[in-house]
Amino acid sequence: MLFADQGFIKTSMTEVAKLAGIAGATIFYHYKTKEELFVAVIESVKVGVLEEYCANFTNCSAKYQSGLEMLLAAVSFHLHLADSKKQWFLLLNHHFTHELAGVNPECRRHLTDIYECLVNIFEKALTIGLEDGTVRDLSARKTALIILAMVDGIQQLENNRLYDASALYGEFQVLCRHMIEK
Amino acid sequence: MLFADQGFIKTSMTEVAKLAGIAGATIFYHYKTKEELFVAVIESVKVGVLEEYCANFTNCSAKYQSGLEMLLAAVSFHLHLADSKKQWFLLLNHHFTHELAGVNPECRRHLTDIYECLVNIFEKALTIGLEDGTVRDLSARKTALIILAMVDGIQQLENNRLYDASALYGEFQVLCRHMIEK
DNA sequence: GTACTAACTGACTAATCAGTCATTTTTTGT
DNA sequence: ACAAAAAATGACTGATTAGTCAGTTAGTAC
Repeated sequence: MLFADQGFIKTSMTEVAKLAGIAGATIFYHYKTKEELFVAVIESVKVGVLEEYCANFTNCSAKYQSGLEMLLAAVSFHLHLADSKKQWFLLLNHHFTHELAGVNPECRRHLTDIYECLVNIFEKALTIGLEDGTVRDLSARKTALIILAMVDGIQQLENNRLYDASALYGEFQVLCRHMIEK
Repeated sequence: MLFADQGFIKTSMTEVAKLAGIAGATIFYHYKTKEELFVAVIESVKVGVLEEYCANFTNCSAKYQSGLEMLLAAVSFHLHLADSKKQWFLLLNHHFTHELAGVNPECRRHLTDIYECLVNIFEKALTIGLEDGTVRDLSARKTALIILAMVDGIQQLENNRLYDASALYGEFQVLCRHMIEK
């Protein structure tokens, strides 16, 4: 999506329309304002992310040997998804997206839905790990948030193109393991 | 700075001029283009960041009991600085900044200077830690990059205003310690 | 075929903004 | 005091863009 590559402001509605193969004015028939279009795009990202995660992490406790392994799998999955769906996460990380979320409740809801989905998976894995004894004593919720932030950070580093973040995935997994393993 | 709060595109030169107490056209006497002004702002951030870090982390190996403690202090310092100089890091994390760095060598140099400064401090602390045996066996460079990305991630989480990241600082320190401690 | 609706469009408006320029004000050196 | 240089400015231009609107086309039901 253009919004992801160029940002909201730089992307003109005419440009979006052209890409969709319709006239510039037509887009305003489907979406009253530019902001409404943007929120719709965010919603589609939400649907995409939630689908991906639900498909891979619902009732899946059985799939993993331990909470620890489940957490590491979730981290790895997130990194992988962020690679294959760069645009989704580029869009989510744009400053504008969070700025809009501050004033547009619908946008804010989509964002929290996405983040909650991710945090909950990490948290669940940690909780399981606490029970099965593979994870050291820690606050599952807080640690889940920190891990989310960390993974986002790695992802950002990749987007910034100053360093080759994908070369760090392996080390990152190891560090994550040490971080939470009992 | 307005660029940090509103982003590059949303900020009009007239607006910047007004804030500086001068007429709209005057700014073009000092900076030929908007981009040139932006790069100058980035440079001032670089100077600020480098000053802060040099003041606190040059020839300081003696100050810390171990490489591990030095690394944790550096992490803590970065989080603290990102709090007190929010605008600097907001600006650095804007998508536009990195986009520009892709085509503007001067901008790119400022960014790499900043990142190298941070990575080098983490790397040095880790190297010391490897020598004094407080840090587990790992690649100092790669781990330094990962830690930088992690700290940036925490900072982003704070900027996003969905969660209270400052409540996580304590846990984060503990997790960092476990991550690298021997 | 006809009536009705939904989708679409080109031409337009009003506003914004980066950058120019001729001119004026301020500063500086002597 | 005065000339030259530096700094500042208001008025302007040309380009872009979100959003409007009156009218056209395409689809559907009967």
